[in-house]
Amino acid sequence: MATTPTVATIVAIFAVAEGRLQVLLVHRTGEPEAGTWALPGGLWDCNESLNESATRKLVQETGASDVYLEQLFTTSGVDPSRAAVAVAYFALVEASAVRLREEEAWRPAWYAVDELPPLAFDNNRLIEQAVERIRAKLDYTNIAFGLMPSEFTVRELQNTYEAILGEPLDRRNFRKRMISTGLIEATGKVRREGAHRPAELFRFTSREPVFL
Amino acid sequence: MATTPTVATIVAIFAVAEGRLQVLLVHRTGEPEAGTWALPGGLWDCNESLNESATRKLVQETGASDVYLEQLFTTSGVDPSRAAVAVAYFALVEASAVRLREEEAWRPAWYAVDELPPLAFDNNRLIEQAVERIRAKLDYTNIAFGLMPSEFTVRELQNTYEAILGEPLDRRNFRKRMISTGLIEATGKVRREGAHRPAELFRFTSREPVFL
DNA sequence: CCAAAAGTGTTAAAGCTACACCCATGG
DNA sequence: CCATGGGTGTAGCTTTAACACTTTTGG
Repeated sequence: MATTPTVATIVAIFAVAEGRLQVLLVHRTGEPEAGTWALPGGLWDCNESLNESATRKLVQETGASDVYLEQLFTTSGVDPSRAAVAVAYFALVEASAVRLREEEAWRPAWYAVDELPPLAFDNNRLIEQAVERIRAKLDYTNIAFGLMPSEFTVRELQNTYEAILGEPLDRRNFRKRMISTGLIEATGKVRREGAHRPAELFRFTSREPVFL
Repeated sequence: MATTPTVATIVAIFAVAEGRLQVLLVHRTGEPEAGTWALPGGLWDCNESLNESATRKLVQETGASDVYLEQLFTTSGVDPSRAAVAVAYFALVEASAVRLREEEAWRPAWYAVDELPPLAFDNNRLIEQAVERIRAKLDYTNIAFGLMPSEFTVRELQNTYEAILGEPLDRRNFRKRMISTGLIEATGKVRREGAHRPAELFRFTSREPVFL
């Protein structure tokens, strides 16, 4: 092995669309593992912090801002031909605010996390661990704010939770908990749509990470 | 900055002694920050995985085996003179099984986590975050097995918990929870000491990490 | 007036907290 | 027999889970 290691950042970018939790994949053009799907990432250029590097990757791919970004873990030896360290992150973005790059040769695309193709390196395992962490944190943090627009109905928020957890929740208990924890608050506005009672609009009381 | 980054591993090694949670510090002899206290660590030599590197550091300092070791996070730019990445770990060891290196110039020593001197780099913050994580995980994992001998009384285990949490716990509720979660089980043996009823000895049902 | 989604309260079960007395031993 | 720490059960409270009807609107 070389004695000058390379450092890369990898970002697993998640969004909820079509009622399912999806992750952004790109088609690798360079070696190694050219031709397979993988998580977006690249070499750290040493002129920015690791967090900045991950944020930059995220913005490049999605154009998203006001996003939840968290470090997952760091692995070594992903690439057997040289000494390498990969710092993995995950991010939660609002699907409707994303504009994928279309001009790129590596065609970014969303994949539902429960129907992934075999990915480069250990990216499948990485995504599994990220999903596990997101599910756990849904319970006791406001992590979901990254996935939602600034105003939303309780039903829309519940749909997001159900997509991530993969199981239905009770509407009454869900509303009660969300409001009583203080994570969300009513805006006073309503949204009329369709032939039924209008829904109240809510917002997160904080768009900074909060723990309960 | 240089374009060939260095990668270091840092290990915060914890033990409970004298009823308090302690962390192992070494006295830095080299630049930068020579003369200050810091967490043990060193450059990654690219011929082992990061986990192996951290484990090796741990064994060098303590001689401990059968230890709980977990990655905390990775930071960049700890050392302003060159591009650097530091991968931080924490470990929980049994105080009585540790033999500190005495011949070394940098004199390793235990410090109670609530009475730390100012440390090199951002080591104070790192330790704070490690302690936070350990406290949280005490509740829903068997993480404490790393701190205990293979057999112990319920009271000894409770003393360890109280040292980490920094608050007293109810004896009856503690015993009930520990046994009912299945994390510990009676060995059938007792320990006689002093003029009172002998204490039953317990062991962890698993010495691999378990989540509840 | 009908269909469709929004909004709301109560009850039972489980889990957690607080608390006081008897037990086994060594001296 | 006495001092010391070890071991045990219960009652109140809080939290969670399950569940059905009324409201508001558009067509």
